[in-house]
Amino acid sequence: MLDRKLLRKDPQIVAQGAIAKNEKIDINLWVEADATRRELMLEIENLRKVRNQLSKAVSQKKRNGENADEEMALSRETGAKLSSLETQVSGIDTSLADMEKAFPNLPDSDVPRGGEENNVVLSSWGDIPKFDFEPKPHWELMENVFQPEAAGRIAGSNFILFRGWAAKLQRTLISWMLDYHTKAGMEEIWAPFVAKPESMTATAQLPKMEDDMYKIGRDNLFLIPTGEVPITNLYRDQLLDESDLPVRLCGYTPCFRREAGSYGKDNRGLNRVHQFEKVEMVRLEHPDKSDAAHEELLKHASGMLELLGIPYRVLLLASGDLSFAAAKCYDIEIWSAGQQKWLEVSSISNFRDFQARRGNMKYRPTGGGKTKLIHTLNGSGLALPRLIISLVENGQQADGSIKLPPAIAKLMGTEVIR
RNA sequence: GGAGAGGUGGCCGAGUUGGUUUAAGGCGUACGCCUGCUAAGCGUAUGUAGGGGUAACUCUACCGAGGGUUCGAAUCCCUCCUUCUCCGCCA
Repeated sequence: MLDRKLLRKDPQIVAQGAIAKNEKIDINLWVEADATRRELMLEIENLRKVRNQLSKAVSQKKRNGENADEEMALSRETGAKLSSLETQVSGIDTSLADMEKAFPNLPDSDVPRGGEENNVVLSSWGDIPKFDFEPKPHWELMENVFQPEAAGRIAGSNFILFRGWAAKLQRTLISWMLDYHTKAGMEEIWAPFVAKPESMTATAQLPKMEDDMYKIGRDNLFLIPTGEVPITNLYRDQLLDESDLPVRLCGYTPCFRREAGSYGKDNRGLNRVHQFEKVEMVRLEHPDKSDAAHEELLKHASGMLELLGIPYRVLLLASGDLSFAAAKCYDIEIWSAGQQKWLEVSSISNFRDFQARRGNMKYRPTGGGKTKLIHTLNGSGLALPRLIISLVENGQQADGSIKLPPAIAKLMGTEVIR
């Protein structure tokens, strides 16, 4: 959520930010409701004051054995007026809260405006591999170990079933990536793969993304669409000391996405599926240091690709391509030799205090003083299916075998998969 | 799933025959004092959010969440969430 003070002071900035993100909001509705609410609250607080005084008087008279009927009658009258006003206010409160939850975070000023076409390629690394034969897509190279028909029989279309070396490769990569993060000082987290609505609201998957998530209605739970949800919510409603910052976490989770309406668009093979595995990095940071942390996460994530020898490029997303909660986001894309295109394998975002305000995540400054909202950031490190696509397609050889990068070959026990 | 016991300010913890507790006390923290060394002691301050005032200040709400009873609710009633103990079931 955004700061109410900002909404009152500069509603137009909020409205422009929403437009830049292609979100439709009616800021004027909010401004009016907020003004009405404050008027009513003034009245309510005065009435409460009167009632408090009357109650005190009743209390004293009764203790002295005096009659307090008059005060009690007055208080009853005050209470009646109060309850009608309070009903009005609680209605306004609900609609204010609903509106605020639907206001997107504002893009940073250095984020290019416009849609996807205005994303900026900031850098790239590695050489795009060349072949003296026609490179195949992964679904051909993995015919025996990636079986979508089997997954379809079990769970429906667009799920993954790996067997043999593909299953092992995925497990190995998860473990290798987690080790890479923990060696850099992150704490590994194993968290629930379901979350309740409050958690989904804190990280801002709700209300906007509800239709894209799997819901377990009977228990009022959602399957997590990303590890960001449980790992960030580890600190929901928590007060940290300034000296606890930064908090650096990582963890493996599956990610469940309904991908409603996305059929037919780049979804062949492993490109887009309903359940994929991901290692996620989460960071809670001091507000003054979140920009530096954002750069650091980007460098850290792309470092993995350099160890694996996978060519990648870094995009700075334009405002219209930013997620609801992000203020700024870098995407890392890796090269898919079999499909001759870039695949998004990591999204690294700074949410500033947007999630912290929703989830009540604060710190107490060293030396005392008012508690302040922390900044949250996260980034994939990395998403498995597309990483596997790239390893397999970029490492393919003329005979259909796949050469593994040394770091992974050691763990897999072979340099070449045949 | 069944039975029982809890959920109070950063932490611990009083307060349940409803009314000077509109939250005692302790710890922690901050500042100061004292003391010949980062020990002990003393003093003062210290929850969150919102409103009003130039300001000293003041008002209101919040005792897991939401409803209810009442002139008045941390305290009584209901629903839900959550933690613990025992039983049942189960990998």
